[in-house]
Amino acid sequence: MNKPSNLFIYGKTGTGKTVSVKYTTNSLLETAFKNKIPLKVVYVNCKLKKVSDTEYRLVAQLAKEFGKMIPATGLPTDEVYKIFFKAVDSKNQIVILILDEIDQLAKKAGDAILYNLTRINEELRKSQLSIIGISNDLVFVDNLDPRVKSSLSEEEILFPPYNALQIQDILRERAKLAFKQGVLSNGVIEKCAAYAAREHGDARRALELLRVAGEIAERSGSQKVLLKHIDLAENKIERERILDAVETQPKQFQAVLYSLILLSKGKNLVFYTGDIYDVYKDLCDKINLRPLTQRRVSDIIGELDMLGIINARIISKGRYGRTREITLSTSKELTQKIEVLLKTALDID
DNA sequence: CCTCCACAGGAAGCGCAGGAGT
DNA sequence: ACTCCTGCGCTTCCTGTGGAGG
Repeated sequence: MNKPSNLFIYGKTGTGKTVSVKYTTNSLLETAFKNKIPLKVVYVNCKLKKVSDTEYRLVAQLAKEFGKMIPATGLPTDEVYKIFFKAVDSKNQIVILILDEIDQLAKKAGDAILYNLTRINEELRKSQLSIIGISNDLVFVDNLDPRVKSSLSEEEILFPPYNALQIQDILRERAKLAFKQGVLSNGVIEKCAAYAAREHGDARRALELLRVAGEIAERSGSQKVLLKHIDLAENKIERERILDAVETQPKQFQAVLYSLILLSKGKNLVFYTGDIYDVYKDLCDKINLRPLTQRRVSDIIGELDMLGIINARIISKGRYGRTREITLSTSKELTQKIEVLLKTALDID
């Protein structure tokens, strides 16, 4: 029983990394089962908030996969490590640990975790542990602690992004199963692929786009999926993403966003952090919300920017200081919908 | 060339929630 | 009941800075 190498996989989103790994490990599990080799595969997505985006939660999640329940908080971290370690080493087995979106984890919680994990392997007596790291960030591995780097990337695989032609192939495969022949009008596949290729070759996006376009065509009573349905689909996907994001934000985030919407009713379209903060403070007064400091609001603006709800970029107004230049990134209709949504959420009027 | 604005954004740390052990 | 641990949102205090106006 040779110790399997650690493996590092990187490539942009939607290039099939996760699917490939899952497929491979599944067939590995089958072979192992046939030959009575004790193999366990654990898959963890490090990006999922509230599950495993900190050291404690990751290890707790891992332990959970081995049937050990760990509370969300309360234990010292090294205690959790011990529980996990014991669970792995409790019997003869090979364990494959898949850490998806590992770059997110290291960015948020530091690479000490990865070092600890790779070291566990050396201390295991009975079992063997092999780590598969999946990263969307291509340069991520270069910024790692050299010790982690050498042990984690014993083997490396790069998934290049799909180009438009490859996405077309994928879409055609899927279209055969999902659509009756001739339903897709000319150029629909090509257009979907082109959209997705522009988004760094994300095949998942392309498939979703095609699916939603199909739904829209069906609902509008069209016999065929037309090019315009793709535009509508892209619009719809984006709109729903934003509305969903807005609705699930905490109250303070919603208040900051609402302040920006209030400002945008004037004739200006571009605002600065200070403008928003002033309006925000007034708003807090009105709706009985404890105002946060400008420092915090500044972070919130940054996070709203990350969500794509607003655009914020740092500019310098020379003598008049350095600040963020902020605009709404949504269309008029969408902004109105958001406004209505926020009014209910914040209990205004 | 220097100054100085209006913030950006890093660092430390606080208070709370929630859980374990004793 | 009490101590010890963690995560999380937040405050406080701080240093850094691009470029218009002097």
